[in-house]
Parts: sequence; structure tokens; C-alpha cells
Amino acid sequence: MVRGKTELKRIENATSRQVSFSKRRRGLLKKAFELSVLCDSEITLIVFSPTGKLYEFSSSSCTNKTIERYMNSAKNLGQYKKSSETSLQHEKEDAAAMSKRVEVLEQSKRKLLGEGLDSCSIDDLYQIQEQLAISLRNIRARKSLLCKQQIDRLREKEKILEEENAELKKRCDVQLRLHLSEEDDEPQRPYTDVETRLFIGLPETTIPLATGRAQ
Amino acid sequence: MVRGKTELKRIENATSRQVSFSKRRRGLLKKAFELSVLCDSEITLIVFSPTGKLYEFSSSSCTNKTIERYMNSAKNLGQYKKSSETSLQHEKEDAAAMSKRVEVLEQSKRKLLGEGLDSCSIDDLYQIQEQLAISLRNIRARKSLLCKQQIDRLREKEKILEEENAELKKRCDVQLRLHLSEEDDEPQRPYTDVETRLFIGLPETTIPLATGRAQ
DNA sequence: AGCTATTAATAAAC
DNA sequence: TGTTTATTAATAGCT
Repeated sequence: MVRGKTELKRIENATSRQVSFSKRRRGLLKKAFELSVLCDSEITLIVFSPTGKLYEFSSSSCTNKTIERYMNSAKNLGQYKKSSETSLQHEKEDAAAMSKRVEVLEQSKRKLLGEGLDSCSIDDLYQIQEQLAISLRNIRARKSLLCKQQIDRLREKEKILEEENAELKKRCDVQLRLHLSEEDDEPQRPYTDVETRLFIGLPETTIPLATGRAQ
Repeated sequence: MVRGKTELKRIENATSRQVSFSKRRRGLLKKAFELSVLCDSEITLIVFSPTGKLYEFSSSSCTNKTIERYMNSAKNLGQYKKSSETSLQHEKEDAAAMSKRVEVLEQSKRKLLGEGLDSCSIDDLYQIQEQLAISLRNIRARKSLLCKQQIDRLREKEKILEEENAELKKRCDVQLRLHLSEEDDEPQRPYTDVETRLFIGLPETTIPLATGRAQ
């Protein structure tokens, strides 16, 4: 510190602070460099300006190398253990455990598929066979249930459709009779016979309508 | 640099170098501290002495915090991507993939065990049933093969044992006859008859001996 | 950014 | 290592 022996506390004047930062940062980087060269030591200096800008010096080719070394040192001292190191460890363990599990599962699945049986004793084979028999029973039961349900559904539908059919037929008969008697009374109706024709057609169209819904 | 304006290169004298390292290191740490306080900036300084000893300064409570920040900065600049970050990413992806695989395997295994069939259509069930039928065929074939092999082995053994039995019986008969004729000639033999008795007992003990080996 | 007065840092010696 | 001393280096406050 020079000229007015600045106190060791944050420089309040923003401009002064910025200027000081520039000058001192350069000085610090220079000193770091000198120390690394003169004394043959590995140094990494990381500086973030108050505005978040990054400045760094590293004597080694790569800052990360020194950081790596630092991590190891710190870890070995038992003081720190970098979170990512820890989680990496964690992930690796997880992966190993899961890999093991996959292996076991695949092995067991293969046996259920009737493959890779060479390593099985007769007892093993018997057990697998029993298991498969149980599986088959379950599957047949499930299939049977599904079939039954489908049959029930279809029967239900059939019933509804038959009722619908009966109803429609009845209505058609009524309409037909009504129409015939009307035709007798007034054969000269002006062009409303479009509707009339539709009514006549109905007894035939009910069948495709019903089967259409049933599909 | 002072007094004799040292050249900017490694100090060859080991003692001088060590002394300089001590002094300059302290100076550097002090300057780093001053900069961090005066200019309110985040600084981390890592120094390894030539002998490997670690010295550090960090304005933040934890060096790792600054390093973390540095990593993010450097990563965002696309210049570096810390290896452990990358491998962590890797491990996580691996774990996720494997987790997915375990899930799939377990699901598929459950179906082969005839469980969790609710989500299966009749077609699915049919396919599983077919697969199980194949598995069962394989298992029965394997069991049958093993049984056959065992039967063959047992037959082989039986044959050998029968031959052995026949041989031993023959030998016993011979010995018995030999012994009887010897007894007639010299009935007063001094206590070697222990051996002789053993030979006499053999035709009866061959049976338990043979069945014992066959187990 | 450059200048300069002033203090800080430190090489050498003990 | 710690102190002293001579000397250069760093830099706060100006411009």
C-alpha cells in the first residue's frame, strides 16, 4: 500500500476500486508468475472481479491439472472431498451395483427362456420347470379371464343390438302402415315426397345402421 | 526483485530458492488477500512448493466454491470441461440407461413369472405362453439329457462293480480252498491266523464295500 | 492510460 | 527460520 496507506478494507469509491483492482491484479499475476519461475513451484491463481470477470494464472499448462492435484492433496488430508468427486464415486458404485443386477436379471431371464441351462443341476431345472408351470397357469387363467370378459361384452352388445333391431322393426311396421293409409287419402301431395321416400326406405336401412354400430 | 536484480529464471542455489520461496509465497498470499479485501473480489491461490507441500489462500470460505465457480466459467466459455464433470455426466447417463434396462428386464421377467399380466393383451399373453412352452420344452430336454447321462453313468458303474464283484468272489473261492488245504497240512501255525481270518471274511464284506462306493 | 511520490517487497547477509 | 538492510517493485492518487 502506498501514498496514504490505505486501510485494509473494501475501497468504497467504485472507480478507485476498479482502478486498484486492475493494477493490483496485474501485480498479483506477475508475482505469481515470478514465484513459479524463480522457485520452480506449481501455482494456480484464480481471480473473479467484482463484476464476475475471470482472470487466471497457472504455471502448469492447464489450470485444471493443478486443481486436480489440489483436490487430491486436500482429499488426502481428509479436509475436503469435492462434491463432484463424491458424487462421481456414488454414481460409479450405483452403476456397478446396477450392472451386477442387470447381469443377474439377464441370467435369470435366460433360464426362464430355456437358454443357458448348461450350468443348471437337475434340481435347478426342476425348480425352473415348476416356476414355468405356475407362470403358464397364471397366463392361461388371465387369458381365460380376458376371453370370458370379451365374450360377456359381446353378448351384452348382441343383446342390445337385438333389442334395437326389434324396436326399429316395430317402428318401421307402424310407419309403413301409416304411410300406406296416408297415400290412399291424398296421392297429390306437392314435392314433400322426398321425405316420404326416405320413410319408405327405412325398413331396409336399419340393418346396415345396426351392423355399422356393432363393428 | 531487489538487490542484484535477480534474473527471471529458476534460482539454482537450492537454499536461496527455498528462502525465496518462503518469502515470496508469504508476499503473494498477502497480496492476494489484500486484493480480495480492497477490491471485493473472489480469489483462490494454490501453491505447491517444489517439495510438493501445499499452500493456499481463498477469499471465499471454501476454496472448492471458487474452483466450482471457475469450472462453470471455464465450461461456459467452452474452453475447458473438467474431466470429472464429464465423467460424472457419463456415469449418470450410464446409470440412467442401466436403470431403464433393469426396469425393462424386471418387467419382462415378471411376465415370464406370470405376474403383472394386467397390462397384457390377449396377443401378448399368447406370445408369452408360446415362449414359456418353448422354455419348458428346452428344460425338459435338458433334464431328460441329464437323466440319461446319469443313468448311463450309473449303468457303467454298475457294470464295473459287478465285474469287480465277480473277480473278488473268484479270488475268495480260490483263497478259501487254498486255506482249507493248508489247515489240513499244518493246523499248529503260530498267530498268523489273523490275516487268514480276514481272507475268510471277504466274500461277505464285498457287498457293503461295493454299494458304499456307488453312492 | 501515464506519472510520481511513497510504501511494500524482498535479496543478501547474518 | 527471523532480523536487518539496501534496493527495487508496486501502486494510490493524480492527471
